[in-house]
Amino acid sequence: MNFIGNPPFGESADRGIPDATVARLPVYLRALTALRDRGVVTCSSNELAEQVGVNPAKLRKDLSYLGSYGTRGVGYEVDFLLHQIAREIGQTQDWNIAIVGVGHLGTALSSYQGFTTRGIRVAALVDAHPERIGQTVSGITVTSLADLGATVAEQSVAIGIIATPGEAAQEVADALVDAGVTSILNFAPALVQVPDGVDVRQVDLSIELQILAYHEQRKTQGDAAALGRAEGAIG
Amino acid sequence: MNFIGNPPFGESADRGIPDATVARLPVYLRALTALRDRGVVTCSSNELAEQVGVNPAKLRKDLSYLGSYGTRGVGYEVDFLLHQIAREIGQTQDWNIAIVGVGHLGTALSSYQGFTTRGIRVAALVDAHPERIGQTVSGITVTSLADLGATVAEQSVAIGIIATPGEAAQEVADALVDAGVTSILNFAPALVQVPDGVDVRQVDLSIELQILAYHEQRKTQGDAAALGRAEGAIG
DNA sequence: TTCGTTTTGTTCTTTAGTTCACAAACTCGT
DNA sequence: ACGAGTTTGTGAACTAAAGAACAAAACGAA
Repeated sequence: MNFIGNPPFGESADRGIPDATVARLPVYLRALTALRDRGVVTCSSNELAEQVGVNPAKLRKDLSYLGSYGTRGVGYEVDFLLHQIAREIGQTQDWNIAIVGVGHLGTALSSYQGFTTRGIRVAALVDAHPERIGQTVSGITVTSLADLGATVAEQSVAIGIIATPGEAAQEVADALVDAGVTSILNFAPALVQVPDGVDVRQVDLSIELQILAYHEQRKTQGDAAALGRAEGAIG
Repeated sequence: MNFIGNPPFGESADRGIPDATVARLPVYLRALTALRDRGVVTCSSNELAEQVGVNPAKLRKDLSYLGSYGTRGVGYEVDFLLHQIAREIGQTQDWNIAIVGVGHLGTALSSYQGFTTRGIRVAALVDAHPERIGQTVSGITVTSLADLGATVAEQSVAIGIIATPGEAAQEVADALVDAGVTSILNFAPALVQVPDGVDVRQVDLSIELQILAYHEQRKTQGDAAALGRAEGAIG
């Protein structure tokens, strides 16, 4: 996994579901939702695995961590399995999130359709710039970073999103932690330090592109890159 | 790690640098750039590793795939190492990207500062909606999805970004592939099918949040989830 | 030069994750 | 009821990645 700083997740590893599996459960959930919406009642691990592009054995093993929810010779009941996964990843309750940084990205996130259908409610928009505070974006009034503690408490915010420039990321992370938020999704191109017990996931747009660029280069240049590397190692 | 459909990368795995390492190189690059900007000339694997939050041994091993660019007893010359990594991941040339879907997210991406400083140039904005075509966003005139082939050729687009709703993702991916694009970054909440030789990276905002929500749930509920799971397996 | 210190590069060990392969369990037709 | 055909759940083999540990190589001081 693109994955710097994402996988470990200290405490949960020692008794729960493997991190790699947890990362795939939401994908299964999406595929199952699509199947249900098409009226499909039952499906085999082969069908579902092909839908999401994974090995069927891996899918079955992933599901087996949740329990024995399939029927041999038949497959999985779509609606039932859907609820089991939803329960496991906490989608039976709504999660209130606060987006800090109401620039282009923050605005885009605030109106992202994918959230509402997945139990994620944008409960607060927060910014540090006086000219933005008080504005209404996507139907939500932007509040001040200084009031973050109160906002988090009032709105029962469980997850914070950092959508600021890199320079502000650490300051915002500190403010979120102070406010009692223990899960942070960081879109800023900066690594933030947080105390134990706080989970941070890093989504880095330019790094994703750089990874693609690496592979693109290898495709277009053929093995020139490998040759260059070999020479460099010798000289 | 987070990662459905991201790690494999068929062809490049069999002779090149491990995927996990490739995913970290851009992070090292960023840290080295920061060090250089602060005037740091040389640094040890320990210092750099702490900066980016990885194990020093892992960092050294990662760098060793590129060649022997350090000096024992001294460390790495920041500027030199920076150039070696930049060359390896293809940052010595500029990459032209096309963003398809000029909604909130596409607009946010088109003005994302992180791109320009990393050799990524937004060369084209493309949309299917007639009312958006011809508009100027972030200094770029939006062109029609129907003209994608010409746009890609004229602007030498190497990488395509899908920033449309999920429903349009496959259609856009097909159009990009038809236009000759072989690297795609997909922000739409949908899995797209592409022929061999085309790389797709999936960035899924709500899935990242769902993964956080899973861990958040386990923190707040204590071991209630584990108990529930055990009961379910028995009954 | 020679010794002591530092830090890399790399081998070895351990852990995590993936894939295979097959017995167990279910359905359906006869 | 029984056999043929499916499909799950999982032990075992395999692969990739992470981490520990240390020899080799550089530097600086005496």
